[in-house]
Amino acid sequence: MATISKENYLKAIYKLAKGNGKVVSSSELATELDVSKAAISEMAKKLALQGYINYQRYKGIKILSKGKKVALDVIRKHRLWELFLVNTLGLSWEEVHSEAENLEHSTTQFLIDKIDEHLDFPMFDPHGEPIPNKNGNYRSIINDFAMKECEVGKVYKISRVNDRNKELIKYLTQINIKLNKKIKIVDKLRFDNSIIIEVGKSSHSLSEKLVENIFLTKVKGK
Amino acid sequence: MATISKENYLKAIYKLAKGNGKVVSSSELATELDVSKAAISEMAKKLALQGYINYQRYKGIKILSKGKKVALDVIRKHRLWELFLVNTLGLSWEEVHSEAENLEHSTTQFLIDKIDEHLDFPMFDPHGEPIPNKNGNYRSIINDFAMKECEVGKVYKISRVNDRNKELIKYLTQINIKLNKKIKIVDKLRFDNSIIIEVGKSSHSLSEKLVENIFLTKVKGK
DNA sequence: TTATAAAGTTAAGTATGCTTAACTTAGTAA
DNA sequence: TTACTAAGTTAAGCATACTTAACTTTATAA
Repeated sequence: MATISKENYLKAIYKLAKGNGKVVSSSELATELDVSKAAISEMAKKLALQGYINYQRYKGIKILSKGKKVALDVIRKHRLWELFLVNTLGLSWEEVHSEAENLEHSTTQFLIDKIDEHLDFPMFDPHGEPIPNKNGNYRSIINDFAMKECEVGKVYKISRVNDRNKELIKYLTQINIKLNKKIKIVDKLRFDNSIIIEVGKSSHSLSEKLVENIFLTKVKGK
Repeated sequence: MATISKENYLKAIYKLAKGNGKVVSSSELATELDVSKAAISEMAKKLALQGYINYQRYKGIKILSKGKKVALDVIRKHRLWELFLVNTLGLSWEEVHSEAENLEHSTTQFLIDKIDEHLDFPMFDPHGEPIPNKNGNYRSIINDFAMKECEVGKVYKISRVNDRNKELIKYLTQINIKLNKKIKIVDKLRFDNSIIIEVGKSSHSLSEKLVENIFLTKVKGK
């Protein structure tokens, strides 16, 4: 079995490869995991030896099906825990990421399947991320795009939010933005890449950093 | 913060000392944790250095208040998880020990307090073990005794069962024994230390090994 | 009192997973 | 084509937590 560290490496590699077979560099992985590049080289050798990834010195990392399986398993656990903590224990959506980050490595297949069943096999976690099923297949196709691609004057739905930034999510809650909430794009400012939106009757300016963490879907006929 | 390993050492020391200041030997601790005696000597030095225990070479281990605090915290997490898994997810009482054994080390103070609240501050876990509160105080006095102390002809209530033996608990369920169930002692056999009991209309023979894992309370007027 | 067995410790070695420092390779700008 | 910089690797070292083997201490029975 993969250790906690290996699970985190594979999760990060999978994330950086964006689900497809993209090659991941040592540098970006080091940044993602907040470890030295030396640690990456070392771990890459081990993961390759154990058949989780393809790795050639100076050529980057490609995840293999064995590694993908582990990554999706951990992602599944993470997202089911997040939803469970929100739905069953009433935690708020900004509180659950860090808790799930711990629990995902301490949960058996048996237990996570029980949680999945308890939640009635949900499709999305509290931040709009799709939840893989038992076999590592996503239960839905995400058809959203980065907020910076939006057009002024149009109305969109918030489909997904990056769960890693607690402060960001807290702020969104404060200005009354939830998942699936409709927002209108009032303006896009070129000089700082901020976006002015309208939510209900109030308008807000979202900084570039904020915008980078938000994803939208189109609303029919708008 | 204490590592997972240290948490397990302190939990085991606390358990073997039976909650009081009893000195724990390296051998019994090694047996309990299933590691070599050498590992105990090494770890004892570190735990002593960090103020969790009192340790003098060849003289055994005494837990200190700092260590007791960690032990009770882990025990609290373990027992609350057990009850939560039974009550909320519907796992059976023999399934929860091993799950809780993992989760207890991956749970923040914040989360366990939420679980405690969700369960309405319970007094006992599914095996009859008392649950420490936030401050490490037990919420009830356990007034039970080992089953081998029982008297023939009397009626008792099952108050507590060792959660570590899955097979044992499964068997008890099979013969319709639950927590708080009344049983009558029919006979105690000297040659193998087994005990014959009556549950409802059927009678069963419990082996010595089984008996060692069961605790009873007196039933008024019987 | 002493021999001896049981209990406990130390030392050396292993595996994991990290660090910094020194070095190598790859890619790019002049 | 070279010189330089960024990216990546290796080597040495550290902390944790374990092992086995050799040794020491303690307790006890003759």
